[in-house]
Amino acid sequence: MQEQTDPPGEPSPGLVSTAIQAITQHIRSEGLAPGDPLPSEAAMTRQLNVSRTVVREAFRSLSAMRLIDLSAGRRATVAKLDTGAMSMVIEHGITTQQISVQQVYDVRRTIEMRTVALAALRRTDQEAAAIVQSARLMRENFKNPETVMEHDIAFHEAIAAASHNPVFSLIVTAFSGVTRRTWVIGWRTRSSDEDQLKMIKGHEDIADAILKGDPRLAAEHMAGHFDKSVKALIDAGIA
Amino acid sequence: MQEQTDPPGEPSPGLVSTAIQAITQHIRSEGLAPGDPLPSEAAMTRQLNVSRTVVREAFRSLSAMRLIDLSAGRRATVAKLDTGAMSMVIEHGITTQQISVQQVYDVRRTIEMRTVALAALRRTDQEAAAIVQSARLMRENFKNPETVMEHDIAFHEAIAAASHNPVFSLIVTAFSGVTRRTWVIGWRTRSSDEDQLKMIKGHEDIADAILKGDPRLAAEHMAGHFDKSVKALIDAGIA
DNA sequence: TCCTCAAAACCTGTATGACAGGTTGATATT
DNA sequence: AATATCAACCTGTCATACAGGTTTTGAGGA
Repeated sequence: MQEQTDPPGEPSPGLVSTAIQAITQHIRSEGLAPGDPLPSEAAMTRQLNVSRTVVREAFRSLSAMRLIDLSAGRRATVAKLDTGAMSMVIEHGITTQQISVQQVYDVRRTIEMRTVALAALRRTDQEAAAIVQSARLMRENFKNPETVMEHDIAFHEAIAAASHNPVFSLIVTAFSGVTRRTWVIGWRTRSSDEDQLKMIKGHEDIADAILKGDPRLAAEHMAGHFDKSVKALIDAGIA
Repeated sequence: MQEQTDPPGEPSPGLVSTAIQAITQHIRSEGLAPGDPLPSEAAMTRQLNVSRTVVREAFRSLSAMRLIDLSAGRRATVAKLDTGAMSMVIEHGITTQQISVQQVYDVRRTIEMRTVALAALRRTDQEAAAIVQSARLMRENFKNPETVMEHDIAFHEAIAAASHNPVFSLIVTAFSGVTRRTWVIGWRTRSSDEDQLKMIKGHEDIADAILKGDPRLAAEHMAGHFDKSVKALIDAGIA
């Protein structure tokens, strides 16, 4: 096969990259929305005049970035916005020591000062309830660090969701993986029950401010929360 | 082959995902740094007891996210932090209308208010020079929109770099693709030379503040810059 | 006519083998 | 000892095969 339809223009960055571009281009030009089906591998194979191997690797790559969803027997579909790829990139940066946990926290602080303010202004009653609920569950389970952590993460993600800007949600959620790996360290530096409950109180203050719709107060509490968290990490020797 | 070494624990999310995890796990457990080589496909094939097909698709996926670098004949290597995957995610969100340009600008504003302040505090002389240089090139080429845009983008990326937090750089750079697609729209709403030069002046003000090491002033100018940019986009009907 | 259900057609997941061409290191020649 | 050449290894791509899923279709029965 290979009847070379390629115009001898580019220095060919590999057939797979070309296929990836062709697929994303297809999504764009057809104006596909999440859930819409893509051409089958066989169709792509014919259209691009390459082997199924190449097309498959392209589909698989897009699936790894969560731009499309694959499932056996079914055609690939356009995916909803997902944080998968971003999380991987951040985690990669951390494990290869190209970025530090503290740097991530600085970015989180910057972003969440904003999400919390937006949440105070834009939250629906349901979103406010979810945020308050997460804070309450932190207190109720405060003897079980694992559970507290999960509600802590859910708390921050709920605030991001209430900002009504999915890009914020995307970024905040991408950082959750890092949080899962470092959270317990910060928790341990709060050795007494009193310290731990104080930290939970911080979350409740944030939730209250959002409930009251006071963006300035919410941002203030959030800043305090991050300052204490970062201090805890530094005390624990996380640079 | 397939001597099923798999313990019947998980519901098997597919061999490729497993392979991807094995590779990232390898990077983590071996403490690999950017540039370090990974096992060959053949080695991975033996270790995981799967076909080369599966291993290849895993490598290819990681390469698509720019976590590893592939090149013919050579073994795969751990990649430096790269914005490739994030850009793809953002672009996907835009083209599938899951996020709006304005939402991206709101995030950019939030982040760049911080990067510009950090840049004012932390920039090296060389970094300051690069920032000033970009602003100057905007003015010198102001008759050529394409060129102005590229220097504009370089300007913001240089500021992010001067923040000395690679996570900020990552995010700002990921947004550059969106900027490339919308920049000219904002430019056109500034119909007169005077308006266009005023916008360039805004960049010079930011550069000056960074040069002077005044974070508050720098942030103020950055806020003004974004407010005008967003207004221009809204005037042009970009919701 | 309409419903049910089973077979056919289509699709993806994985395995295998083959070969071209790039890269690297060892060997042999000078 | 420097260099040239070749062998071994590696990735890129292709072709084929088959095992399961999924959707479509159409035949037969209500």
